[in-house]
Amino acid sequence: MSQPPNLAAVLPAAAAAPEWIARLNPPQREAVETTEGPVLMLAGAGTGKTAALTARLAWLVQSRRAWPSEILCVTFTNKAAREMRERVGHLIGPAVEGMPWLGTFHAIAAKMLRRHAELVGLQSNYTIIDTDDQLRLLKQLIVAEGLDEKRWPARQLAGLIDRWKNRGLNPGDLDAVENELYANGRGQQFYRLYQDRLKAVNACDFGDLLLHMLNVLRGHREVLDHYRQRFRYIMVDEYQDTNQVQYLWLRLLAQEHKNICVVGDDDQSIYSWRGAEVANILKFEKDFPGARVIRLEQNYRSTPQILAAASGLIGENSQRLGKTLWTELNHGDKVRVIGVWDGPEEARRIGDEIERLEREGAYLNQIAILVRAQFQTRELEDRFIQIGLNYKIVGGFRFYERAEIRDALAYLRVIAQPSDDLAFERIYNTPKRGLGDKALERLHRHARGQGVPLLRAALDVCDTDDLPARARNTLLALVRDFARWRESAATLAPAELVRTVLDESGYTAMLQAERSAEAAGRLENLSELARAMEDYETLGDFLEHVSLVMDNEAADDAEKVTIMTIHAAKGLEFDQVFLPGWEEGVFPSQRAVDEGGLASLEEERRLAYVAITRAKRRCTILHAANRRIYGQWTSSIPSRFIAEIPEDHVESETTLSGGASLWRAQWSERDDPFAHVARDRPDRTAQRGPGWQRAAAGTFDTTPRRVAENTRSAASFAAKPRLDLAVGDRVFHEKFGQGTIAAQEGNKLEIDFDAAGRKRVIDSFVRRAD
DNA sequence: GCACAACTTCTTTTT
DNA sequence: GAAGTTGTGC
Repeated sequence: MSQPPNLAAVLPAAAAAPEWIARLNPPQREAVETTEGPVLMLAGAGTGKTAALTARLAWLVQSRRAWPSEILCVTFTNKAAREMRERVGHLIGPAVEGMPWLGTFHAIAAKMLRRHAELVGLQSNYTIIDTDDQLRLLKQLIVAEGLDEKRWPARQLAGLIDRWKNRGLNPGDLDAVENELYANGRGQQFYRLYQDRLKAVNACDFGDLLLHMLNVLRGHREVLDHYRQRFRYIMVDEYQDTNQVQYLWLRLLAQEHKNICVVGDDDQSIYSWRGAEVANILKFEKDFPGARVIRLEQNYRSTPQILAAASGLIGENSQRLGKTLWTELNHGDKVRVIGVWDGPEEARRIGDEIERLEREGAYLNQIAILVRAQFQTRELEDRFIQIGLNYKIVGGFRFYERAEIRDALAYLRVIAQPSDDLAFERIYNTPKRGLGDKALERLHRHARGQGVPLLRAALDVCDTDDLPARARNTLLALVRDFARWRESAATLAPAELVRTVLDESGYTAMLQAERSAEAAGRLENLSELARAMEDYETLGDFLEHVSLVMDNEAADDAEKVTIMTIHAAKGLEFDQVFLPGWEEGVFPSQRAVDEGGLASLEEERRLAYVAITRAKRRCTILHAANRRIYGQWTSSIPSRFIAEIPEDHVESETTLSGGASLWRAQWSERDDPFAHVARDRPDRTAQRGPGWQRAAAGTFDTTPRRVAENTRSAASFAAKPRLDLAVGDRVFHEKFGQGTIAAQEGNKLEIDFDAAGRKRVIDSFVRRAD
């Protein structure tokens, strides 16, 4: 809906404060009513900061201090933006529907940059590339410059560039130290190469959205002035998670009216790895002199037990502003800590608990399992499928990150933007058309020589005899296909277009030919994509949406348990929260302990704090003595965070009979296929007790024990044939099942498998069938 | 150019 | 344990 011509006409009289302000507690009300000047809202977990922020936004509009289009309101996630839009709508009706500047930093930056693209050397229809494209591009550059990709991984370079961008640094701004960080002093060179390449294909990455826009604001006074005047009020949610560029942005924009209100909680700063600087919130008062500081400390979410547990834990951190949360809620249950034998038992236990809760009448929607890292979801998922428990995994493999979806999008991107070389490369041989590296190399050479995009180069090369006739024909057909689809795009709805393209390109046929369950799923995803596209008028609209809003939250009202990472859970709440994997090495993560020093350990602790404070009524922490990590059994000790929760608010239990004293591993060689490894190395044997006692005593050795190492070195030994096998013997192979040996040559066997046919296999992968 | 098997490496966390 | 990379044989 477009903005109403006269706001006053559609809003109720603005005289008295509405009842939704009267309902707030005093500090909240103060935050809402202090509309002028800088405001810092320090809001602890569960203190109703979203309610305050929403009310403030609504009040600004309703009291006619500003038009919706004059308020810049930045949230951390798309979800939060959606929610706020909705809630403001509830308060003051549809007048806000036009709020154009409510969104994430990235979404807002992208929108601005469309208008000013030419100022940074882009066209306004630039593409936003994802990490996949980014890595491919960097890899190309690295290889082209003759660097060893193993020694200087693209990932590392991507990480560095990201960090620089988060800090607002352009290639020219790097100092010698930064420059040294990649390929012996070639950091700057590669950063610059990458930026040039992006411009050449009219694209930018996530970091660019903010950095380019910062460059525009810095370098073009008239643009800066325009936005400064426009944004009479600025509001920022999750301020503790803003990074340097975002900070610089805000500082520039807020200078005119100085009506900036930021909300945050230093104890919930968990994104420093993405460049977030807690310092931003700590120095707000310095940046904006005369700022009103308002503390929200009444917690409406959790029981006193949960609150006390979380507060005690976070109290171990040294770097914090400090605050005292309190609540009027009733006592509640202590935080439960459950020790189990291994990962699968942990999953089983959680499943059992949830089933019990369900029988007691709990809503599955009010139960969440929060994990430190994605890989932990797997065991839970396995178990829940087995017992038929409804669950959903939030985050994780996101819809738009699936290969088939990316392929489809790549087709669409080339149609929308023929100079999108990255997209073209992705699909020019998918489905297989017999075009390989050789042909691509030719195209690249021509493209570089002539300064044209690959698609154009393809057309040109087809006029020469640079390529074999076969490749030429396929290539020409592909180029023509794109020309045709491009024409259709003008008339066809996006959803229709994608169906046409998938059919005509042979992509659908490729999947149909595969006839596997997986392929069927992919086809299903592609129709889902087409369905999602029906909401968009133009291809451009859709592509913009996809690159900025990677989540595809299908409206699903079914009762489900939620599984997600703690990061993803920030800002959410649940009656029942399960926190598995509280072991040294998992949580806190090994990386954090090894690399980041105290700062990074404290961030882990804040993460633990966020996790516990998601719980409204009950919080259950679990830790396992043994877990498979990277496919290897590893034994571990309980997380130090468990010991840091004040004893009075915890009740512990272990499922091992005999309690904690029996925690020492009691493997037999039958249970433990790697026992011989330990036996051969006495030093390891000593380490095999997971150290429950050490943990209890508070002395932590934080290195998880590798129970087994070198388990698959067999194949790399000398190629002597195995004497226990001969032609005609029946054998078993993990992947191919039963078979008969047809030939033996050194350590290589040729085997006729009953199900899989004839294969060549290394003998160490095979055992005698009985 | 492609398919297949073996080998290597790896995991935080997200816009 | 999976995904990606390398090496080999058609």
